[in-house]
Amino acid sequence: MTGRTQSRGGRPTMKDVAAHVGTSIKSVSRVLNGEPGVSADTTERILRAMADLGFRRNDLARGLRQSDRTGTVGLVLPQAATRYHDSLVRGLEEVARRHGSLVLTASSGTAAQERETLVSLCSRRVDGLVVVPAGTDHGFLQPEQAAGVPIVFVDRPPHGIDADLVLTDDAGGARRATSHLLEQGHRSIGVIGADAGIHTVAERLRGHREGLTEAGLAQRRNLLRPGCETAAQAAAACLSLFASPDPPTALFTLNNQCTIGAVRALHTLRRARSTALVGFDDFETADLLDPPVTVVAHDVGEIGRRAAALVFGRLEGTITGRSGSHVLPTSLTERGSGGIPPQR
Amino acid sequence: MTGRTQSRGGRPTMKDVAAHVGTSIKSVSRVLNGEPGVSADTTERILRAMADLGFRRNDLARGLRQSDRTGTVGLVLPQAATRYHDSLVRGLEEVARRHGSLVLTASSGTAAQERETLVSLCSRRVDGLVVVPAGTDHGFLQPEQAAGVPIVFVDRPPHGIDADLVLTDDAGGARRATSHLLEQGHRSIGVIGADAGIHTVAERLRGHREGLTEAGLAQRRNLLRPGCETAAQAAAACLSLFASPDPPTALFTLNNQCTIGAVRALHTLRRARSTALVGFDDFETADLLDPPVTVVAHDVGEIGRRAAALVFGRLEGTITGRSGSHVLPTSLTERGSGGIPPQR
DNA sequence: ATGAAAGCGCTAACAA
DNA sequence: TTGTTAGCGCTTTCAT
Repeated sequence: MTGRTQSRGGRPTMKDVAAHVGTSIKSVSRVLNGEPGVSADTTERILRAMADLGFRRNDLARGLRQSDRTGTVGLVLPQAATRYHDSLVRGLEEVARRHGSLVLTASSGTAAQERETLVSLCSRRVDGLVVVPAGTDHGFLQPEQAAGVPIVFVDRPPHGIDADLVLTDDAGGARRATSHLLEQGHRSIGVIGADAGIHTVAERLRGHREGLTEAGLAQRRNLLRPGCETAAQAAAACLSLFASPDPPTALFTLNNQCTIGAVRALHTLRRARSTALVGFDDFETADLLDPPVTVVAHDVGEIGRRAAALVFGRLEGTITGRSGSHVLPTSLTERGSGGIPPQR
Repeated sequence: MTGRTQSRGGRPTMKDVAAHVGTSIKSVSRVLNGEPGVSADTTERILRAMADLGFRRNDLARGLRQSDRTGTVGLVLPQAATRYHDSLVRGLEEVARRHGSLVLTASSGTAAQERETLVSLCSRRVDGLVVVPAGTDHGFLQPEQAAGVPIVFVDRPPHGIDADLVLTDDAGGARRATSHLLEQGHRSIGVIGADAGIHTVAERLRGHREGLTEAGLAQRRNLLRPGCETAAQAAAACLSLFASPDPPTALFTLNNQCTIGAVRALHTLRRARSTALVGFDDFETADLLDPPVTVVAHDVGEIGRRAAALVFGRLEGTITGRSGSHVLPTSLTERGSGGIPPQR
């Protein structure tokens, strides 16, 4: 007689614990949830049995019964952006932890993978969802929203669903970057960025155009290099810009991968010191490059905290009513590369 | 009459779908799981009802019944290391996706948070677990392991439990880095790293000592700067090394945060071009710094794939028997900073 | 202070 | 082809 009642290979259940102690399953439940009505002696023996058996409550079953909360929030990120989202994860976790919730991060990638991931998380009954959209339609999330799962989109607006939104002032930041370059006297600014179909990219391009217009200039198509998804593609785009008969005297790169690619190309061309550069998004070694890179920075951790605040606000009823958008500001961090004057 | 049977605020269940169609819940289940034995007509109507109602199967309940698999693998990372673990996540996900599993990433931080996170994931019945340990004791995971949850530790060995392990050849890489510097004629190598209590750090220090010993040198205490957890601390440590009466002619930094901090300090001291430097861990802009930074690199994606292979191998019974360790190789990526000769 | 019974949403086993 | 019953591990009544 070992006293072990648990089934083969499986894990001990409350029933096993109860049997082990010789009490009812309800007493075990009471101890587990800190409810009153169990004698000190019984409590003690139950706790001991749980430790001996290596009991761990099955939260799936628990959640099944008290069908309100699972204590988890899902975060879905497109693979591409992972690096940049470190701080976002941290910001979100910081708030979630205070609310006793666990953040489960999963990645999307393609639109299909995103949908699969989101549905999986919903099937696992996360209490809330924070999504950096990868796909183009999110209408399939309507049932969850209707069932009371708060969904917050970050970075770009969703389609097919009306939900809370945390954005960055992409256009404003881009306008600022552009003006900065124009102030140094540049009249020919090359732009390197990802696919213009992406909301952030479109907004940054729009801001850039606004900056040009303000100075009485027009956007020139041959200075535009969209569609760069990797640093390598950005580097190639940069080389092609300078291979043209009328190369730019300055560059504006629309995310940090593009910035890094451009710097790499400029080094190859030995033009790093003579070409002005402003990049959108800060990155860790921006101050160590030669010359140090001026960037449009934004507080990604704050985005995470705001998204979390929205999720838990809705969950706890502090926030009610229609969904809204929150736009967070950017700032220009001048480090040198943006201050280089035009050279012929 | 709207035809809606679902309970207030809750989500539609299979029962609701069945009622809506006027069939039994079992037929709904059959359609959902692609089992045969449902007429085309009924199938059609059930599918329509599911779409109309926005039905989503409750995987918690499903998992409760067929208590074998939940289709999820937990990944727990210490916050500090997030950046470096991008590729790890990707490697793991790549394999998991092929096995139809979703990777849920959560972060640890302190030992207490790590335990909480791990227990939470276990309570949610993940099928397997990949852990980059933060705490010092993992004996509390024994019940899960006994219940058949494969657990793989990455980067450093666990204590209090015997589990599969995927490591990097830290000592070998460090020895190689050290030899490289010695070959340039350096006899005084400053070492900047994180807390020596961390396994990887200890191993890298050991490898460094071996390299020195091989050349007939001894480790000098005053050249050692452990305990640097951030780039800023590493920078300060670097400054202190060069403020000593007998400064080193070369540096060996034990992770990329330390490398970045050291480069920053060397720039401040205008010593970047005259001090040899080899860093452990590669990082994105290493080739863009001045001079380009020589590093000990390793394939982090491969670590993720190996860990995943172990988890699914155990899960599917392809791998059986006692747990084992896997040590992955490193390589020296020479970019310039390591080739600088000693200067007086 | 303690327990028995019902039920959460689903699937497995067995009818019909 | 379809439905009925039982039960996964837990919590929630409601007794005792």
